[in-house]
Amino acid sequence: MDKIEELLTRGVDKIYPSKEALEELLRSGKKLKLYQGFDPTGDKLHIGHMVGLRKHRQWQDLGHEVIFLIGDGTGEAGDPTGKKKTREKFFTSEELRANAKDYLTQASKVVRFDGANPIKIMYNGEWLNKLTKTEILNIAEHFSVQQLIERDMFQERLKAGESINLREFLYPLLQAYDSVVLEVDLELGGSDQTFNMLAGRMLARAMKGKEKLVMTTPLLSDSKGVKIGKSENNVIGLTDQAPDLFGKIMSLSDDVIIPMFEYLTDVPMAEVKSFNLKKDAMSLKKKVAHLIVAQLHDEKSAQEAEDNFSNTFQKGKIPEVMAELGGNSESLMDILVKTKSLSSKSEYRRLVKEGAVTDLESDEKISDPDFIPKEGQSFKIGKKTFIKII
RNA sequence: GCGCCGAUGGUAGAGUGGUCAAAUACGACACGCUGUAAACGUGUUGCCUCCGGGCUACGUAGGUUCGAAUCCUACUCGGCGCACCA
Repeated sequence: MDKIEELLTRGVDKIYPSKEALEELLRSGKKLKLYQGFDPTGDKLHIGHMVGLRKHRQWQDLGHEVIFLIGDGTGEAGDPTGKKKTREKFFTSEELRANAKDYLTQASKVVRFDGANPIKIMYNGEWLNKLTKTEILNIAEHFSVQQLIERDMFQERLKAGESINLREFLYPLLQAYDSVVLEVDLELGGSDQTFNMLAGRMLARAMKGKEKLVMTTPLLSDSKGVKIGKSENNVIGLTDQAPDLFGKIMSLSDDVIIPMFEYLTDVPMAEVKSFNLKKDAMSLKKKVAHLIVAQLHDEKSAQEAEDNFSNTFQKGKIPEVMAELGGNSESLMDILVKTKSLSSKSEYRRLVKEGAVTDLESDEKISDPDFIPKEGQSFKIGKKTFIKII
């Protein structure tokens, strides 16, 4: 499989209008200009974003002109994609700008903003915030209500009597206009963005006579269709600490092991196909976790994280590194609540009652809620949290 | 503008004067079994507690009542319908 074939197939969901069309373009040696937009709505970039960012990186490494577009303009409109209800909170341009900075730091774990052929950073607020009434109307002219309302999500809302706010309804127009301004040859995005991206394809042709292709990347989700990496309490952030990252990946469903190999590592596809998931699920998952951590940190951290994982969770040893909390002969309950390790005393009482708090030295469960720990003692709370009193 | 309807815990969604910190489901957490997977079982899931109980919560502000998530008034937000086409 050569680089172009890999670019076109690995970690790719669909290509519009067709894979062949794009392949022909690439084989001709033409350097393309492409972009992917990210609305900085505050959520951290997570492992799901990594699929697209890696694709970004591939394009970059092949010498194409790649733009990382910060959607501070589109973000204000509020992307309705995947939303069952009208968004209640819309972001202000100030909030969006502030979030954008974090995005770049996080994205830089995967893509290069410096060196040879660096990725360009642009902000669509630059042009979207300056649109005049006439320009907006000229854009709107190219869309019909029927086209926009056709989307499943809107149909569902209509059926359910949920509102469709005009503000979010217009979102695709703004995103589409990015393609017009940037005059890109291709847009890259998650498969959930297909509609918005195709709106851009249509608009670029209508307003500029430009043929913009679209490449979508698959969403990382398990067999139940639950998206991986951003469930509320367990966001797998790109900037998470190595041991944490490793652990979170290990707790993912087996269903995503193979997809992770395909989308998030460079292990040759032939090898990925030879994996026996049933037999080696555990070791494969460790391997993929290791490879991902190594990308986001480095090989050494990945090895340490893996060792730490094996020792702690497989051999039952006490982990070498754990959160250190200061206590001045206060009760364990007070220390944990004070340091925000737990959200309330009630929660701690519950955990004690459930036998979830263990003294690591004696390996005995704490049963007295008012227990006062000594300096140097360490404890396990629940399955995953380890703390040491200093 | 007029009319009708709605607003409940992380989510969905019951509850229409006391037995309501609020059914149920999902989610989350813990324990057990395990591979920090899945499936399954059990329990927990507002805050504080001297474990007796106390406090705060059902859009916001008032009111009625011994007692309100439940009734009344005003307000805010939202949905639907009518008004145009006739």
